[in-house]
Amino acid sequence: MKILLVEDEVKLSSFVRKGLEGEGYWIDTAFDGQLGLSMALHGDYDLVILDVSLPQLNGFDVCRRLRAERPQIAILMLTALGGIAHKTEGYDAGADDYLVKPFEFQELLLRVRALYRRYHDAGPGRTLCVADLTLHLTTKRVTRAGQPITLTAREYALLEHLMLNHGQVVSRVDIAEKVWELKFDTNTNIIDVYITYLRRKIDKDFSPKLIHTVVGMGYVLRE
Amino acid sequence: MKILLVEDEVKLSSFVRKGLEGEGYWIDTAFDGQLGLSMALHGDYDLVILDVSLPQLNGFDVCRRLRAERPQIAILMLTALGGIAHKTEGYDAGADDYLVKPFEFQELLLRVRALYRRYHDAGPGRTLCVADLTLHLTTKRVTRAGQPITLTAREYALLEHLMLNHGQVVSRVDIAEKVWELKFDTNTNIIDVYITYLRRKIDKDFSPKLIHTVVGMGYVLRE
DNA sequence: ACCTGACTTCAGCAGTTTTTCAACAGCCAA
DNA sequence: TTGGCTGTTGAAAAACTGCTGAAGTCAGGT
Repeated sequence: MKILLVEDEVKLSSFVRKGLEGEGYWIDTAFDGQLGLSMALHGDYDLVILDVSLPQLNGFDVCRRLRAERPQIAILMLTALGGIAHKTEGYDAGADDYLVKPFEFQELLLRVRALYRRYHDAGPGRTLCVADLTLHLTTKRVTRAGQPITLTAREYALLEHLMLNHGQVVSRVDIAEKVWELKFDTNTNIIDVYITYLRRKIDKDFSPKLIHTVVGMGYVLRE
Repeated sequence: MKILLVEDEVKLSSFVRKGLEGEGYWIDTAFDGQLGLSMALHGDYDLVILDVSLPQLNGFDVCRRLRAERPQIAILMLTALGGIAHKTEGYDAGADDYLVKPFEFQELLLRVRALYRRYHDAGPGRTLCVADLTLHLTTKRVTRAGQPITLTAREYALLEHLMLNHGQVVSRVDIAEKVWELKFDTNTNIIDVYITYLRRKIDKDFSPKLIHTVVGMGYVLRE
């Protein structure tokens, strides 16, 4: 799990960094909001720990902009301000959790683990559901209407990506990047082919159909 | 959103119930762990708010068993025990969030909303509205008077641009640049054609008309 | 090392939808 | 009436998508 820590207090930053590294997490740090946002957008982080009061760009603004562009990154806000009003602003900006300074390191660790679990899963097993289609992130098992469905690695990766963004139109470029790690256009129709495969396994014998084409835009998974 | 509240203190239970009902949530209540678990397994709940100390079966056990059988239900634990050790047990049992008593109602509401968001929509979908016309930026869904409207990619791009500037006159040159990425005049009437298409889908069967021509200047979207 | 079967990728065609063009009709003001 | 602007329409062109068969790749078993 890759974590980005955006915190301008050097002492606290290094304390948190050491603690989390000791737990086996991979940490990068930024000391102002501008840099933090830019790193968060370009690096491939699972979690961003974000102080509210930052130079350049405050934590709420970073959070909002980050959330708008990277809905999948978990965001944990840190603040000295413990009032409900501030927490509300934090959650409204799209934070997933909120920790008031000063905090015990164990408390932070707890929340980091909980967020990790919520997003990636470990422990009890997070399941994504769309209609009667379910996908277990840990066991990588997929069922439709209770019947198990076997998918190949690519098929699974594609379906997982669609389910993580269910309801939203996912563009081919996005799929190419996230599922195939293609960074430029290779003039391939591999995505169409895999959509065909998924449809054959997931939609063919069931109803309603869940994979929809949005011509000129991409695909959506929804009822 | 359907919520199950499992709490044996009648006063607290009724306080939470009233508060959440006032916010538009649908609430059922149970007063012991056994009943709570059974209701959670058989009812179709999105969220279970679970006190830790319960008669019959304690909250941690309910949580573990519920998590094992209904991985997709969000679980929020309530407890009087604020220590780290207890929180850890809660999270390890599979809770998604943990709230220590006594708490302010606003705080609870905040967490309920955050959990709802986490489970139901990936990311904060911004919605643009003009009169009874709505456009969801993330899902790219458009409705007029509640009826879904299907648009092609170009039609959508044009409407999005108009809605982002609703109330303002948008010139053809501007549309050509932003929607078609034409940087010079190509002597085409493509914009007029697409305005016709949009009118056919958005204004034809509805009233009031929303797309207006401003002769010599461009188009406006407004009531 | 070789074989085998499963998975992945490529290339091309057919069918459909979208986009564009161009001609014409309508409106209004000079 | 004329000229400038806009609205509408049908048809052609272009783009997009679905699907298939074949080729390429890889890992595991023999």
